[in-house]
Amino acid sequence: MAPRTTPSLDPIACCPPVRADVFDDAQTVLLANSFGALADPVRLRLLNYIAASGADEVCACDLVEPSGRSQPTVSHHMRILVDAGLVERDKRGLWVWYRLVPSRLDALRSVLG
Amino acid sequence: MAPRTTPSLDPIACCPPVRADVFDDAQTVLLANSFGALADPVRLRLLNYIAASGADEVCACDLVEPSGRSQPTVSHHMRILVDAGLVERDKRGLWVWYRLVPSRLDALRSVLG
DNA sequence: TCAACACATTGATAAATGTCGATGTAACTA
DNA sequence: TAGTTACATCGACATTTATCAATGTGTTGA
Repeated sequence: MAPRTTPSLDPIACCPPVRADVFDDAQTVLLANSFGALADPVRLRLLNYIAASGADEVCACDLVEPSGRSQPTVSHHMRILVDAGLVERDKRGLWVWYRLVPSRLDALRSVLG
Repeated sequence: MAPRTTPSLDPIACCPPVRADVFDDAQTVLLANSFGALADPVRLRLLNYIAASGADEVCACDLVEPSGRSQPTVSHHMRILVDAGLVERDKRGLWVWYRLVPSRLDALRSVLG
């Protein structure tokens, strides 16, 4: 016997999380990639460190020590964050400065609500 | 010469994303794990499918075909979503019903803003 | 009691990921 | 021009992950 299958739509249902509309394939892969950028403790700490700095830019040289990882590893993680569009990189002279991209973070947030 | 290091805090700075307060280690690992549950296209589709169904519960038997994956693979992904606390499992008779956990999704959302 | 069904678990495998030491590259400085 | 510095890239390795076929488990109904 078949189960009571997916109940009929409630036309008044309001704003269920993870979006009521259906994602297309490209959108889904892109979103998964963005969340993947957040799916590592080191990267979350890096993002959090930038956000908590109170500044809108943080020098790469200030990220290595608090992350507890080697310089190449931090560079690797920052590249993933930049590629995901969550962070912008700005090289000035010898130093690289990173800043958050609030619009991208907002976009991800809106997917969850 | 040292770079102009992280600028001084702006006391009026309002609501930077990724939380202005600093995460502790356990919190960070937990968050990374939760985002990891969202970091796969198949799982995003599964979540999206439940959300877009308009119902608050969806039968596991209705998830296999639209996911394009085998039954064991869907079971595996749903387990990851349940373990992350994003979805609740309810077995009734032969069938398993899944529903979203909005509070957990809200919690993740709040981390991004 | 037993067959059928829905879902979970296991075992295996290929692919992706995090990590670091070594090295490369570009920019400043003397 | 040569040396130094900041960051990126490479190569290697161990770990994790996604996937499916085969099998296990528990529930229903005859």
